[in-house]
Amino acid sequence: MTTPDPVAPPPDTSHQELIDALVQASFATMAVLSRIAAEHDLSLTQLRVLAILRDRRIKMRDLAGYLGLDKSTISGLVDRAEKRGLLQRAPNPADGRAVDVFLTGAGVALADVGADLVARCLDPMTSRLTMAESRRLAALLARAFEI
Amino acid sequence: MTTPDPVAPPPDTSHQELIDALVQASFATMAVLSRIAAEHDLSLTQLRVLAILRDRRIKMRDLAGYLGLDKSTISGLVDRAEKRGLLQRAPNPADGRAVDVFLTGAGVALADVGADLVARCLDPMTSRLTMAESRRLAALLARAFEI
DNA sequence: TATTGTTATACTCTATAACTATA
DNA sequence: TATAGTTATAGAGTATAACAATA
Repeated sequence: MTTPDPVAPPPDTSHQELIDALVQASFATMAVLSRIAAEHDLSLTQLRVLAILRDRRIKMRDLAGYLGLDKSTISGLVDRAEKRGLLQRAPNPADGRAVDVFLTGAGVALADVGADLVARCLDPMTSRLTMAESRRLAALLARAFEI
Repeated sequence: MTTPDPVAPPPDTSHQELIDALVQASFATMAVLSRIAAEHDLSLTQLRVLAILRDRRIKMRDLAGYLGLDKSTISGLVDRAEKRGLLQRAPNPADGRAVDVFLTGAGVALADVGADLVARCLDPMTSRLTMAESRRLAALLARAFEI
């Protein structure tokens, strides 16, 4: 098998060190977020919903877009969160087919607690860096991920 | 409400920019990994199992430890992967209670494909950086997360 | 016709509790 | 007694397909 692969070239392995670090750091970050969510009887997805709706009123369809999930999944997520009193549905005034979702007071309060906890629980990681390093890391991540 | 909170001090907000970047980059990375897994009819957890077992034969209990999941969850995960022919169980020679798990040939092959795909699919992010920046980002992540 | 959302269905993921077998 | 693993159970997350209402 000395002929080159005609379909796809071999992957560039020069960034392998970064890829491993990104994957490991991401899993560690997700573990922190999942633990915070679980401590408040939320799934990671529900915590994301709170974060997304924290300062927005959006359509179900757009919530599905932000989360990258099917609309039927959103119906279930919103059902459960609504039953818990964290958010509400309301008809979209401009489109008779669409349904808006937005946080209740309790939802906003929980979203605030969550954001605060995320900052606290990631502090062991962030505080290992100087402020200059912290800014540099944030800038590199922003450039790599175009955020 | 001018009295300070007696329970916990307010979180240090100086690293907020980094926290936001970390969370967003982590979700983006997880989305890539989830898509790769889904394209091969794997869950993200199953893809992690393949990566963990790629060069190891370990006990069920240790697999639970790596994944941070309950042992009963591992039983189900291993059941399904075993049924698909990706891994095997075998008695642990040193402990009559323990069960080892290890990849089959098909499991190793799929783990290799997965690792290759992860590198390819994160290439849009990594290739936005110079090699010097890539090394610097990897080093900063490694230091923050102690990996 | 296309889009938005819901519902029914099926499967996976996950934890808790109860159990067996071994240390 | 403590540990390793399985099973039963229950609930959440997820997608697909079929459907109703609106654009």
